[in-house]
Amino acid sequence: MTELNELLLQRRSKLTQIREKGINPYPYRFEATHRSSEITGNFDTLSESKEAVRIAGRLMSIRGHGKTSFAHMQDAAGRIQIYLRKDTLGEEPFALYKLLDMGDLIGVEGTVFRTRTGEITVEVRDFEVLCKSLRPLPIEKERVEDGEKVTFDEVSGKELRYRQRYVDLILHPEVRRTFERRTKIVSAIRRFLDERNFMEVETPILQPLYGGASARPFVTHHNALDIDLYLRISDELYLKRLIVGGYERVYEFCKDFRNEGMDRSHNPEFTLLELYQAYADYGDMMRITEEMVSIVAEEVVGSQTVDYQGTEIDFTPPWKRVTMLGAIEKYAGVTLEGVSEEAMRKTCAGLEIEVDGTMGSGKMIDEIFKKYVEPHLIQPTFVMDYPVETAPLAKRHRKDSALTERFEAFVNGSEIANAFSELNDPIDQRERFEAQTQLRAMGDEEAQALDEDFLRALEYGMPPTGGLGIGIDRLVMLLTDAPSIRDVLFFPQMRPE
RNA sequence: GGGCCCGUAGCUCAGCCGGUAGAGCAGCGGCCUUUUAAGCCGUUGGUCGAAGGUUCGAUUCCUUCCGGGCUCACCA
Repeated sequence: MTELNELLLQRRSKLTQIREKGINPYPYRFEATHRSSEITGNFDTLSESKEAVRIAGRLMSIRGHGKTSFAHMQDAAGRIQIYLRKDTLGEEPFALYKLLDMGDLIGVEGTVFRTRTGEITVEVRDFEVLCKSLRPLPIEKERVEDGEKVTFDEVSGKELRYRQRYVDLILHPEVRRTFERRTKIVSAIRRFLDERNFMEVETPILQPLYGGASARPFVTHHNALDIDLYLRISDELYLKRLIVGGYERVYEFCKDFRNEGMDRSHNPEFTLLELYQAYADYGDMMRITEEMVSIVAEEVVGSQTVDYQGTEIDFTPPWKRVTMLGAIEKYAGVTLEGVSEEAMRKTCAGLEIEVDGTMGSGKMIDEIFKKYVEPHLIQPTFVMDYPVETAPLAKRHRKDSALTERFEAFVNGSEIANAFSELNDPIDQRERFEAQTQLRAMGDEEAQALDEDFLRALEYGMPPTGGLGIGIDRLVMLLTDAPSIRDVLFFPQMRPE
């Protein structure tokens, strides 16, 4: 497996030859004067002044012509062609150049000109090896046909692209742009919240109890304390403790870990933005959600309307608001308000939804919703007022105590946000936890654990609070037109090779 | 976990109804001082994902396993 094939041996042999010339193939630094885009952008001045430019980058193509050669270098800003001549370079440097391969990192110095075919090019008068590459880069070629860029032999295998993201990034500028956009989205959100006096905080990733969501956790062990700890599935209970402590607006970009299946929209570790605002309710959270997402889209994409996999999605506020039961009535054609659990079982049977004995009415409503409503929620939609048993941390609805003031925002049939008027009645909270404990005793591994310290905090008094979670990965998918969560994570989880 | 599809050279792929493998690019050698999928001539390179089975003979057929993709289920 570690045996070197011919190509790797050839590169190592070239490495030796470079060393034999007394040249260090892994030197320490290089001072560039320009990035590739700055050369193409300032062509007129640079070509007139004949001023020397220095650029560093990776060799991405080489076309030798005997005593001359053309090549392309790639840096973070783009690509630029370089031109080398034996007569201007000299015998020895030209011989060194012959030992270079695609993928090598070099630094060049030269002057800027335009070739016969019109391409802006650096005529190299001196160059240095900055790093010899010992592994052949997959070769992709492209040509412009009728103004369209046609790529040949494109590395299309997802596996190589996910496992060796570095290769994917070297080869595909559009992949680099996706991740640059991800960073811009996060920055824009941070700016949005900071401007509104939210404070960014950090809370524990290793938690003695996992809470704030319904999911199975990853378990780890702390040796010194000799206790099991959980990688957080949410930071909700910690951020609320901070609200109790007197901070009125906090947020965290929270890396969460859930020990569940993986698919196009699920990775075991993912990023959730959670924010909490004192003296606010879920209505305020709806407004902040639609405002934030539309502003971010405008800043990052340049429009509040984006194309996602062929579907036009319009984030312009206000978003549609429907109640959960209202949406079910509309799309499933059944009325569930005030319906007994028994009657609901019959309804489910009629709707071809499998029901087992452990499912309460909340769970059944959820199932009907998933099957009949979610697929219709393409344009941004707030679904409000979930049954109390599905939201143990949300405050009861001010008009109907069987419901909670909870909403989820759906876009393109998938959830991107979840928010409540937070439950701050410590007695009700304890009862809800106890109901969860019963579910757990019945075998529901995802039921939430009773957190005494959190209850203690609530007993000191938490102001009325609105809380919001936004799935950052899914938002990035929407704003980068990415079909899979793996396309917006640098290093998605894979089975070990 | 179920279904469908895929795994052949560094990369992209071909290989029919079984007879132990081909192309382009890359590499290597040669020619070439404005090319751009550079070109021309020559050439190296493969445990055909792994293990079993059927067969005189398996890249090809069958089984299992490994890895991947899509999809359904599960899952906030």
